[in-house]
Amino acid sequence: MGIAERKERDKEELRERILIAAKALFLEKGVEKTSIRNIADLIEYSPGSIYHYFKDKNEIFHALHQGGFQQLMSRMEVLAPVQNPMERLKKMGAIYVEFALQNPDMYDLMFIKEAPMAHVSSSNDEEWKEGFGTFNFLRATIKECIQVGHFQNHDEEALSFLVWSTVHGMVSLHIRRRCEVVLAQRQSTIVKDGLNEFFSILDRLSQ
Amino acid sequence: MGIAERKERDKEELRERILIAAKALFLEKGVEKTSIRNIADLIEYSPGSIYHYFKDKNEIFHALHQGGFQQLMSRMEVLAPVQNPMERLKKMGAIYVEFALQNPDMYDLMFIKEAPMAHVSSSNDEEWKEGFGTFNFLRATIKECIQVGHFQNHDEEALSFLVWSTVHGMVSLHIRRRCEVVLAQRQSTIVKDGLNEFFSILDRLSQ
DNA sequence: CCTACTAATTAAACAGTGTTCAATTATATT
DNA sequence: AATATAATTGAACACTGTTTAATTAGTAGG
Repeated sequence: MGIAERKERDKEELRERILIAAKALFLEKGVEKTSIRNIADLIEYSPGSIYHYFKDKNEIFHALHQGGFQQLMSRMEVLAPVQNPMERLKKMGAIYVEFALQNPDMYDLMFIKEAPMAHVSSSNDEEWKEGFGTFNFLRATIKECIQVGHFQNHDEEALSFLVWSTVHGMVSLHIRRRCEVVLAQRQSTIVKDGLNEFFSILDRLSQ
Repeated sequence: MGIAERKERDKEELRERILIAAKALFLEKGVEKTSIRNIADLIEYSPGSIYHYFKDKNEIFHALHQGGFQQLMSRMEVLAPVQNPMERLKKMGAIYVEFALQNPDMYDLMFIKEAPMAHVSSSNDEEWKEGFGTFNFLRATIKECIQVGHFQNHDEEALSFLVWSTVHGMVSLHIRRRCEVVLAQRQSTIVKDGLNEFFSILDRLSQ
């Protein structure tokens, strides 16, 4: 009975090879400019065979961005010992921005690009909904902040979304090159500066 | 000498017809799915002739989004009589979000899509830099707020960027369908709710 | 060992894309 | 009317994602 299992492993291995090739190409050229034929060339298979492992191109990149969520989530683990929720909230923001700036293409895929699964019955995409533990983590932290007395009269859900939007807005404007409107001498540091402004606003709100 | 001028007008007119066709198709199908051949079909010219009026596809959509900036800017005109800068700031945010939600495809083109001019010497794109008067308007309003005593110890430039990022973040997460992570029953109103949270934070900061 | 059967792989084709270019048509100037 | 200039075209190029029929490889049963 070991044969079927070995075949299973082989199949899984090739699937992984496709993903690795796709990731390498996408980090180098972006999603749009990475073609099925490019990937096929790299792993020395024919273009058609890729369709035995993935339904279409979207599925490849959807599989890829899952890895991104795990990366981001694992970065958040250092926050576990931080007791003060306000402190934790700020550090979360810093980690989020740092991840985005260090992995702009992956961030782009995860949060900016048109969702690969938009056309599918979006309820199908349970991984995104449930799997996006980072937002749940953010919500839980905000909840704690409220319980401790900060953000009085604020709504947990809406405030969580607002905080997420703030950091997402900064990094996505940066990644998509919309920061040219800020003063030239500030452009290189504007995301960091903006984040610090955000922190000092949080500080002012929490006293 | 009227002939040369008439030809000039004719040329300008066809250029305009291309833009109108492109806009119609793009609002209906999006940029990626609007092809040069589609546009050519609509105006009943050959695909090749379009290249006598625009360098490439990017230039068409770059020309289109200029119109979007004018639209957005003209919406801001109602703010001129608002004396209180804090009041004006909030209304600016509301107008910005409203514009984005009412014209998601145009907003996408203007602020989310990969900048069409990224590869060109970006200094070439003076329209974007100078022409984006909305950010200058925001900066001026923030400056007034600071002068009046709000946002003490804050940096004008960074704070302007932060405020822009906040509204941009909310609408772009919404437009690019990343709001599925928020509670299902809140999804339809989350941008509005987030904006209100933002307003109440501004209120708390300005006293 | 040979035959079946299944699964993996392929080349070729389809319909589309942005873009270029030589040839053609239309227009205006002399 | 002939010439120069500009606009327009169809065809071609090199791509794209995807499908499919045919081929090859690998396994299971007799």
